Amino acid sequence: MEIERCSCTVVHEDVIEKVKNLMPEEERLYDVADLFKVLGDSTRIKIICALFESEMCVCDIAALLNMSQSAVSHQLRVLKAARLVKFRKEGKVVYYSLDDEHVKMIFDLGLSHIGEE
Amino acid sequence: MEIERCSCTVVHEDVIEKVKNLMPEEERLYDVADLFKVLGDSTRIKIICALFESEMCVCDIAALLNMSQSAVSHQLRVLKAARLVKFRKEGKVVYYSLDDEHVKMIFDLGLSHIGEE
DNA sequence: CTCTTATATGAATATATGTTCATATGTTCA
DNA sequence: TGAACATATGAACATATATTCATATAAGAG
Repeated sequence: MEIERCSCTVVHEDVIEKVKNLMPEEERLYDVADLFKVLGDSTRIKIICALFESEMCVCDIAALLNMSQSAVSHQLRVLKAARLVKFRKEGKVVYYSLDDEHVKMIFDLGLSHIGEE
Repeated sequence: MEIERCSCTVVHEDVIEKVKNLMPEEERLYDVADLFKVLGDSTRIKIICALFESEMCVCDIAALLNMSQSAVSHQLRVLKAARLVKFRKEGKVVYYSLDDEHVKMIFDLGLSHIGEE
């Protein structure tokens, strides 16, 4: 499905050309958006935020957030797919922890942004 | 609607209590998630990424992204609500630019995360 | 082996959200 | 004033997604 071009006449062709050349590859932009999409859910943000402090098993997270085990497990799957968390098994229990150095910084910058009232 | 607590017995009460005390207020977590939700859309990421390079009018952005003026305008509204972009009017034309120092850093950290293959 | 328990997962459902379409608003220019 | 145009916006629609429910998997205990 091809979308036709905006019909405006004030298009600044030079600016568009310049910006087009400077922007990252489209695929990378999709990947970045997907990363933020993962961070853009309150349940997942809570999980990440909890894991800043300590590794936790699924049950602990469910209890902490007052959510069902299933819901937590589904979200951990998403976080795992985004390579944001890792896990280790100890018998039946699975302990999750953060798998990234950037997330804490990203989170803190996010807090900074909303903090400046 | 109250969700009942996870029935697991291996809950590490001490860990949960500790983490609960260390976590930011719930409202702030919702706000952070909302911020990342705004960043978690490829159209909006593209707009932000374009504005890193230059201020642009709505028509320019629409032409650059090959999207309808309406769709771009709707997304600019979301970005504006999140205080990520600002605008200045010059006659009929509205020029948008970034309204935050953190976004560039957040974006770059996001790129770093997906970059480490 | 069988029961219990911790976790994972598939399907269904309800809700959120991005784009389109039609139209409104506001500005310039004749 | 009226036409042309850049932008904004509301409603509708289609799609994405988070949670629930039921159930599967896997590991330890008896």
